[in-house]
Amino acid sequence: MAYRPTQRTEARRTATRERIVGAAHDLVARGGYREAAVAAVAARAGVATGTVYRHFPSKAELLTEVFRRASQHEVDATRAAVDALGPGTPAADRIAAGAEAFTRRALRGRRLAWALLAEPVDPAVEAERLQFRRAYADVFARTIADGVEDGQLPPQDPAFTATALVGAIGEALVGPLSPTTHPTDADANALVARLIAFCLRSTTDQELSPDVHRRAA
Amino acid sequence: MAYRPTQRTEARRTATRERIVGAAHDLVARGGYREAAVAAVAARAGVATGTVYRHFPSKAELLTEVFRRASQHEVDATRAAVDALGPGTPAADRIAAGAEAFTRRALRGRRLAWALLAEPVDPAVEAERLQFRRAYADVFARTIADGVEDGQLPPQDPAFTATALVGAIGEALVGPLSPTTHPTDADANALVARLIAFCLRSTTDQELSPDVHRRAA
DNA sequence: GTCTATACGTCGATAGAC
DNA sequence: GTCTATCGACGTATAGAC
Repeated sequence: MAYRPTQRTEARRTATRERIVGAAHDLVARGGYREAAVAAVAARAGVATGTVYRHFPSKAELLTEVFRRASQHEVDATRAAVDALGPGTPAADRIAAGAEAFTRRALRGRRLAWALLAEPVDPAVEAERLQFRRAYADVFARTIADGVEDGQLPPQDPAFTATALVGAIGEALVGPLSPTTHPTDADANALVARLIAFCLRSTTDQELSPDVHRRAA
Repeated sequence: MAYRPTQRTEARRTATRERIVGAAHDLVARGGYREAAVAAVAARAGVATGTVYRHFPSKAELLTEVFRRASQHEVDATRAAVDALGPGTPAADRIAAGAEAFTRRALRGRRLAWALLAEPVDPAVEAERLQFRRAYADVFARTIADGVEDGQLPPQDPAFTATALVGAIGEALVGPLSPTTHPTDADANALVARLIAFCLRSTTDQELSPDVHRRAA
């Protein structure tokens, strides 16, 4: 009789896969991609090294999945922070809330945030970074667009501003998240304050005089 | 008689090395890292593949050197654009000039700029990216610090603002530089205008009300 | 899942410099 | 005569096609 996967074997297989992803996630969160050697992942998941390759074609694919899940979680959390504020909340407050949530979460889970944001890693994961930057930008872009729509924010291209903000926030976090740095709580608060101020300046302030446009033409 | 390298053989060796680096640079500028296969580099440099490995321990090391040189060139060009303005020039104009020079150069050599800024690549090169982001930030930080010093710009942490600006500019360029995009001249001008406006808003506008700091505390 | 094409890195041989 | 830079084919891994 031919072998056919049953629900039971499927479930076992899925469970093993999840344990592997979970183990890899934990190791990345603990010590970055460097700690996520396939042998270490397998050991933590309670499987043999070869088993990892029965579920993922390569280490890069495994790391990509870990990255994708963790990043999506952060995007969702950022969006939730923005949406948590009631319907009448000013756009500026929403933007500040998103920036603050993102930053505080990153500083709380520094090692994981560093892995997601800046740690040099396989090009396959790098490609995912480009995608998720856009996802973050979409969160801000929607809020900015709403604010422009109802006149709370000055006229601007919401997608552009949002993209620039995401770049600014990310780059500002690279230093503080770097494994060689050890920011205090005061440092963290100062960073959040600066980031919020930066975001609001670049989003809410009035357009500059037309000579900016002349200069660029 | 024992063999000892002479000036002549040294010069030949250096020349070969330079040809290899130059060939790799050209290929990266033409089609990104993907085009820079070792065999292709060797062919363009007029040497055998094995020769490349007599000068570089690995492809990653070769690409790292290419990246480092090209990036340093851009940093220098950006700094030159900032410094080209006379001693009395307002800090805001300097910042705008730096942002514009960087952006226009990137848009002119899109493929190379994409490789330097965003193309997924070996982690060794990625690590260099982190370094050069700081170098770009230093260019802006100095100008901002001068502006704050003499009261042209509102009080702020120059290093922070500069870092955020570099992130913002870089991220805003990712989309337009992407090989799948084909911006027109009008697009390029609009992008430059938006970037300059963004940089000036976030650098020159007055500090926000103290409740921003309350919010972050 | 297999198979092929591509690409990195190595190695023994060779030519030429000292 | 000794040493080294160079060559270019080959081993091996991987990725993409079917």
